[in-house]
Amino acid sequence: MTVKRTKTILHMDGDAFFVGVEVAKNPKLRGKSVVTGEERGIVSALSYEAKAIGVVRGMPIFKVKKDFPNVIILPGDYASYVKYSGMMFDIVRRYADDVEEYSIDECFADLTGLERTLKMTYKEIAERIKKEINDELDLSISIGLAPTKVLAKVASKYVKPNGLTIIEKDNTKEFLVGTPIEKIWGIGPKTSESLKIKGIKTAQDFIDKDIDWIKRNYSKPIEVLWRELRGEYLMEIDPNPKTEYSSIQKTQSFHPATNDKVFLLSQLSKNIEGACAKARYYHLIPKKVSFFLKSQNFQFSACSIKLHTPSNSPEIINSLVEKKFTEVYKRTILYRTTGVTLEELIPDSVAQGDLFGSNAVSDKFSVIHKQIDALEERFGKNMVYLASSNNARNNKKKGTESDDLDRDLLFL
DNA sequence: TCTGGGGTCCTAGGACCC
DNA sequence: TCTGGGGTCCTAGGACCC
Repeated sequence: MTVKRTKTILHMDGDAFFVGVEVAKNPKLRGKSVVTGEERGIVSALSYEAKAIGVVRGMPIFKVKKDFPNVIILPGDYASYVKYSGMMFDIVRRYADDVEEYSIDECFADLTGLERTLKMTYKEIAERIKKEINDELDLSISIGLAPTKVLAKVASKYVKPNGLTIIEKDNTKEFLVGTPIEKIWGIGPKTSESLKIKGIKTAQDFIDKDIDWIKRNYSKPIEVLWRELRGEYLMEIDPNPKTEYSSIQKTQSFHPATNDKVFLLSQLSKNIEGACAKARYYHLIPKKVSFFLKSQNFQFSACSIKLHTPSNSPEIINSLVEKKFTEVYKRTILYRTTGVTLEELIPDSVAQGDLFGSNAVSDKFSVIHKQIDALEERFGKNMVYLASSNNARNNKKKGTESDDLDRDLLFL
């Protein structure tokens, strides 16, 4: 049995990242109550000043305007966020080789051993990273150092904003007694409810249970969390950048909820168009498609379809979805959201390869879409769309639609 | 928080095989 | 013949994340 040396894992987390970038772009905003998300109609990110006066994530923009007239409301600028994100991670890479970009404003890095090669303590390395991001990018971040990823996440959240927290193997208790179990990365609402019923309220309560009890009551991922919280390094840093999607999804909610079949189908059609456009942009073709309806009460009903011949033409997918629609639709239910997911994506070069084996993979539509995509590249998006989506497009609220590919915004 | 959009991963259970 | 044990593969759906 090999004894693994204790690791030092860094977790870096942007402070109110989207707003932070807006302030970096325009320093006049510093110290003010600022939110982003105007284009979406709900607050995506908010400055600490906005938070202090009572604005919360997800709050409708109209409510912000009404109740907090002094708050500055900005549309999201995803391109800038991506740019700053990359520059932030590059600064971390000045010190660490193994950096995992976990999300737009978060990364993990393995600092193990750098103490010696850089002749600095781990704390000094973290301080340097913080200072350089501060000085060069005008951004504030929080850092956690710990022997595992899960503990590093606890640490980076422990002091925020602009925090630096170090958790060591023998002082975890200090940090875990005060951490509610639902705050642990990987423990969601379902698991935390189940744990609470069993009397477990804090992360410390959780790791005080013995392993057999955990195994008896929970699944593998929960066991991994238990071990990581006890300082056992299991979740590895994965420095490989995500190259490809394994699924592409488009969903859209609407108000009021409805059981109008034609409307729902047109919503689906619009989502299919969007998802297919994204797939074509990344040269991917799905072998499977699933779609769902979400009811007013947030009940899902879904259906998935295996594509005999993979295709990213919306016409093809549309007609398949239409055929299956009645399997998920009930006249008596009012729906609030429709969505479609393209799954089992393969590069279109591979799909083209299949062409020679069996019957035609590329349908007559794929040629047309190539040309439309090229046109839209020159003259702008949403120039051309399917008649079947028309209903959905005319019904959309004015001016809410922005660049499709740039709209994968998160809450931060 | 009467709740937005886009992802990933795991698991239970059925189908099928020997 | 009336029934054992074990394996793989696939799928739907749950749970979680930012």
